[in-house]
Amino acid sequence: MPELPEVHTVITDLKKHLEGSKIAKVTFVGSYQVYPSNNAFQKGVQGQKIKQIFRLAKNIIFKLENGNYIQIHLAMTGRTLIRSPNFKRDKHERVVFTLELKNGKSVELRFCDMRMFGKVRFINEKEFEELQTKYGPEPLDKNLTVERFHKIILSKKTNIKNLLMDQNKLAGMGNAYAIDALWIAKLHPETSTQTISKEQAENLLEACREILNEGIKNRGLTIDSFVDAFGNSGKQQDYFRVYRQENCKDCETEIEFIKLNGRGTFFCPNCQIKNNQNRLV
DNA sequence: TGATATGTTATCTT
DNA sequence: CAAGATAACATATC
Repeated sequence: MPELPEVHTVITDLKKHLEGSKIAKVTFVGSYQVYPSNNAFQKGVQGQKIKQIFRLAKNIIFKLENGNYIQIHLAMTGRTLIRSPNFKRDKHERVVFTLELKNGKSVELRFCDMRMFGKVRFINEKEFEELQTKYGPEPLDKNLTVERFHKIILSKKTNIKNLLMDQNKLAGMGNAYAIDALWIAKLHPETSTQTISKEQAENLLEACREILNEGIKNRGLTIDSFVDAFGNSGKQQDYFRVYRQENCKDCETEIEFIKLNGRGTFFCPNCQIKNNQNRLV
């Protein structure tokens, strides 16, 4: 379930080790298909240098020498592993990049994906620009003001948790971090966006920043599938306030679990109340 | 055995 | 028609 901190963590590793390397060869495992076609992908990327590696929302982007891009989305179970070519084969390998490092050594970048919801795509400048326009600003963007964040919240009639996870409105947050941000901001996940005040928006933006930065510091959340580029687990699962917790860290009230927009949602019924509800305790 | 997990997108509904 | 809600996707794990 890679969200912004997990993708950030992987990219830190990829950037450090693979920037400036040359893609010698790409192979596809089994009948795995990439965009626009396996053939075009190989033609477009083989022989190219990876000029830059960066993150766009939850996408990993490689900028190539020829001005085109590789877009990798991990979706839920995607992994990008840096391995020595003779390292034992990884489970669920879908695409294998053989890379020539600047020091002449050869390594593999293995895109693995158990459930195959992830994506590997070869896109041109125009497609990259189109991709960029799909995403809202990120909570960590220092240029995102409270005023703009409040406007974004009001721009969709839904519950606040759903809004936090809407990549078109706000990029980077997924289920787990949205759940914890709402606990920090003391907002019930079902709170209508239309009732959020400017002050609440300010608290929520601060909460989003706090939990995302914490996730980055802890190198991501590992429940079952996310690992960094070397196969190591993250530690953020040990620090969540309500996500997958039993009791509230503040008041010890039993955490409630509901399905909201089809996603598992945890919250403290005592600390997190809707704007039109009165506190019971 | 079947319910569960989640990001994105296609499809359905209001 | 548009906005918002929901189903579908694939599969290991409990």
